[in-house]
Amino acid sequence: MSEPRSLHFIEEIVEADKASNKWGGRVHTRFPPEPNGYLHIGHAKSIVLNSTLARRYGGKFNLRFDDTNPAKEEQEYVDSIIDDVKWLGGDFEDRLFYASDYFGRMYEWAEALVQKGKAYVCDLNAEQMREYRGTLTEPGKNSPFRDRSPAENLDLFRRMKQGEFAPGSKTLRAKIDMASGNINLRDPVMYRIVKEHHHRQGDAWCIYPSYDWAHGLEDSLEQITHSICTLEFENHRPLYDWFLKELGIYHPQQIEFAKLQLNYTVLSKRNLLFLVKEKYVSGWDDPRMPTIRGMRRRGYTSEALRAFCEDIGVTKNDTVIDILRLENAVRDHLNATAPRRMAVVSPLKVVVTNWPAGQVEHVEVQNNPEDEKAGVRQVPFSGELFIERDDFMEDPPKKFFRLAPGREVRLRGAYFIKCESVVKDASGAITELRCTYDPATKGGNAADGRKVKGTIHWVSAAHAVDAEIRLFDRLFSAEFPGKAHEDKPGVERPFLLDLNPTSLEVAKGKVEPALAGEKEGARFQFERLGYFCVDKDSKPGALVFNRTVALKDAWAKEQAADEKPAAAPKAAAPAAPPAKKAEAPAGPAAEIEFTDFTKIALKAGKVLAAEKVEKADKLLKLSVDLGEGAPRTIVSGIAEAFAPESLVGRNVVVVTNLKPRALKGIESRGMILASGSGKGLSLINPGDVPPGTDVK
RNA sequence: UGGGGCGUCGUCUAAGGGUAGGACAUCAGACUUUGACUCUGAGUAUCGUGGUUCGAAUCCACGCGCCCCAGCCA
Repeated sequence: MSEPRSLHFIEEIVEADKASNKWGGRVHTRFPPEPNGYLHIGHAKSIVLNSTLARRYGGKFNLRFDDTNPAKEEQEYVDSIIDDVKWLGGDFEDRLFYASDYFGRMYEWAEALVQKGKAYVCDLNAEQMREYRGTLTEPGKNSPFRDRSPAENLDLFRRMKQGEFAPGSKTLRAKIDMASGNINLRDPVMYRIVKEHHHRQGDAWCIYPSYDWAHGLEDSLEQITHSICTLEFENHRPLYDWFLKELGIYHPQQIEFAKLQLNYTVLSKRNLLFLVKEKYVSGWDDPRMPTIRGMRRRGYTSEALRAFCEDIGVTKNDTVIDILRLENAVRDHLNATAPRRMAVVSPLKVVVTNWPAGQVEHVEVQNNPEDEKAGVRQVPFSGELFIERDDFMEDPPKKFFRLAPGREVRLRGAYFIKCESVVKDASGAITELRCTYDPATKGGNAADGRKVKGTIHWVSAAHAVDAEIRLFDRLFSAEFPGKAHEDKPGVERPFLLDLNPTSLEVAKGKVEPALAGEKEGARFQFERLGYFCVDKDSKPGALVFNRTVALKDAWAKEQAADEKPAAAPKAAAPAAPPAKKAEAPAGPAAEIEFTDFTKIALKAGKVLAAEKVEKADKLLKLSVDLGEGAPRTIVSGIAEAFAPESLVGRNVVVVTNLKPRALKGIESRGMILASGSGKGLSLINPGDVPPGTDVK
């Protein structure tokens, strides 16, 4: 649609090299992961960069495991990485390599440097070495072992390899310059003694090469032309070059680019590992994780990921990409390719009172308006339907286009219906809508040409299939997780404080029957809701769908905008929502945004019963009388502060106009107001007033 | 008081002496049997100060700001 994208700086280097025939016209790149964790979206950028460079310039791309540290590496990671790289379209053909396969040659080269007087065995321990290294502003001192003869060094180095010395007692170091301004050049370690089992080499080695020593050799052996790495290795390039030059061997060019950073997530292996180990997520493939595995399970396509990686560009600028760009990339691809279906996440029953009893009709609906070839399907229609709760309002604002008492809407592909009456239960909750349909609107067009403002989705009650629908949201509610809590005393992992308490909501929905037999990985657009895929937990008769990403929602945006000015006059906030939370981090409290406070309805309530919630040590399930006829069930994260018995009979303040929310499978209809946090929590007391009293 | 790198709309990213362009986001509108998609329009940017030049985001000088480096991790 626009002009061809201009070249990024690495492509310019490659083109210049091709033009000058620097590498004999070859382009050969590689992706060199350490198998110590799962791949994440940041790795995707590197994989896409390296592999497309090779493809675009007629070159080759290698996958190489940089497995030089047996203490951290595992076969499980190797397997997952291979699978993810392939899935992303990184085509390494038969070029799957392991640094550990080069250990023999690396060792020989090390001996050569020893003999040349460019490397020596050092007996300093880690702490001493640190002292000798100096600081950023002061030069280091030469090791007392720096001047050992080549013969002595060779002997000691061989004995290191034999396993004669204890781990940590000796290292082989390059003899460069202890006074260099670049600390990496202050006699860096080439080999350390490690007595651990290696996932491929077993116990064959007890000395292992360091990254700086090994990496250039690996690239050299594989005849890599452009060795692309991230910015933090820029300081290491002089060392990369030094080793290859001293050895006089094939010498690739190292080029550094800025790694991907994304807001509203964490991308460090350390933090991701922690989330998995401590069960904040269900595993590496939790759909909320920024891992390739997680995103795959969530329903992201590899095309979308590649498009995203291409779209964000390649530079040396240290930047943070807005996660909206990622979400945009999937929507883009799925909009073009995903078949449409109808599904109701939060069902509200509609009885069509003038529909002939027992009659079932099939209406024809397009599978994908973006793709004629996707064809059409027949969807059953009957006198009892489910529509989305959000698509009905008893007392709607002017701009609400959907169903309301006396209003008419179109049921997508079927008929116009008009809401005649609303049925409620004893507590005042809406249980059913009674509507009439207009037989002259079959297919969605009125014979008399009248228009309706809204079209909503629906399923036929008798034909709908139950499904668990997992609604994922961002894992973190702060743009830079942990940033606001960095200096708080006693906070070990600040990013945990920004975990989004509603990153997973599980809905019991109703989906159209065409979805019944779908298998893991199948992707759809649920009309007006978003893109969904069948989860691996899905079984015949027990469908499970993951929401990949919601559709853009102008109505939701408008509502949010309407609420803002009230509390935040200076809404000059940056692009992303600030998501400022109220001060109570426990449980549902964190769900309310500061800006919403002018709209919440507070009522006094009396606790009738309280009990602990299984498998949730912070949650209590309360039954609260709010003067509504029937008590409400409210789940509250106050178990650490209050024993259940102590709450019975107590007066509390309840936020009553929240969307019901499932917590550990219990639907919570409201929120108890508390202040403080953790065990220092105290409940707000409305005073001695009858349940149902408004609280100001 | 060390070494290395980077500064262009809100966010990414082009332009490498000659009209500061694009994408995402935002706002306004059109279209709509998805408040989606699509389309139209709008606003907002060259870190600062000097200098060279007819002309500087681009070249020079001096500042300023941010990132990385003191693992026997990668």
